[in-house]
Amino acid sequence: MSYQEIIQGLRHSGHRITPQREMIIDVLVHSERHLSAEDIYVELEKYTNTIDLATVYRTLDMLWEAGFVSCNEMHTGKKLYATHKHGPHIHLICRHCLRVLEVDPSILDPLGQDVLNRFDFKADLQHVTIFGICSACQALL
Amino acid sequence: MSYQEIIQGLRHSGHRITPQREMIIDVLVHSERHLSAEDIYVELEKYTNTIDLATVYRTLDMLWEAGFVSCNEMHTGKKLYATHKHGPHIHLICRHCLRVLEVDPSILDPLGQDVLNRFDFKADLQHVTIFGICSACQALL
DNA sequence: TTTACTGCAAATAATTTGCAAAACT
DNA sequence: AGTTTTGCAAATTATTTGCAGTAAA
Repeated sequence: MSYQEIIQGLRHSGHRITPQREMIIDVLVHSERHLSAEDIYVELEKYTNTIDLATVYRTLDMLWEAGFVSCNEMHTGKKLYATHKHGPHIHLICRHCLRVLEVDPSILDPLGQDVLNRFDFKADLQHVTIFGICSACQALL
Repeated sequence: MSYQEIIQGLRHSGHRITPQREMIIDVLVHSERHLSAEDIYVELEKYTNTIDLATVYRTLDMLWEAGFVSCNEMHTGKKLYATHKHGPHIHLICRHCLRVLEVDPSILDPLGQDVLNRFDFKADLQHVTIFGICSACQALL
């Protein structure tokens, strides 16, 4: 989903477009990584001082609820957000070393279909998080 | 996984068995629901005053890392823990109304095999969380 | 008897909230 | 004009940590 598509989508769903929201979406769309509210705030501070951390939180929450970004909680106590633009993937997180492996999510397609058929539930399968033990840590244990 | 199996497993992996740990495991094993650290603390307070919230946190973290319980973050800002005893399932969480639907996880079996083959990653598929939009909220939006 | 675990209290870290002012539509 | 959204500051909530004492193995 591109910057323009998100802006259009927000307009369409009756949300207002503010400079703050534009900046936050811009940072998200151009990031290679998943970002926390703090990450985005720090990034924007470099260029402007006209944004507040609370606004970043409120905007991210709104974007997530409206389906424009995904949110992952990686057992670090903070939420990480990303747009869907840089390709969907599964996060495999090792519960021992906490390292994250990113994996192609096509294997989840049947699951998406299944819950749609059975429960009429539209799953976001862009960024799913799954815990487990990685290869290296299995050797240690 | 039963109470006894967890206790044995902990012994086997060199962890000490303390009354506090026994009580926490007992509460987890006998619960129908997923519990937060606070939930467990409150439950134990009814019967004893010899347990500290910090101990509950430390024990849950240890149990999770060692693979005896699963941990889910349901976008509520708190972590919820459960043993595997009352049957594995997928949490489908509606990002609009935040209601949780529990679904049979057998559809994830191929995924577990796949990541094991390709990355030697042992996934915990007992309690996976997936966000999306539920049937009722789709109608509203 | 060694080392892990606990309680206590204080600290931290992430996120939320109330409210008046500002700014979208 | 009317309603959202923002900034600010303070509050809240969940979780973590240091340390000295206690108790498993």
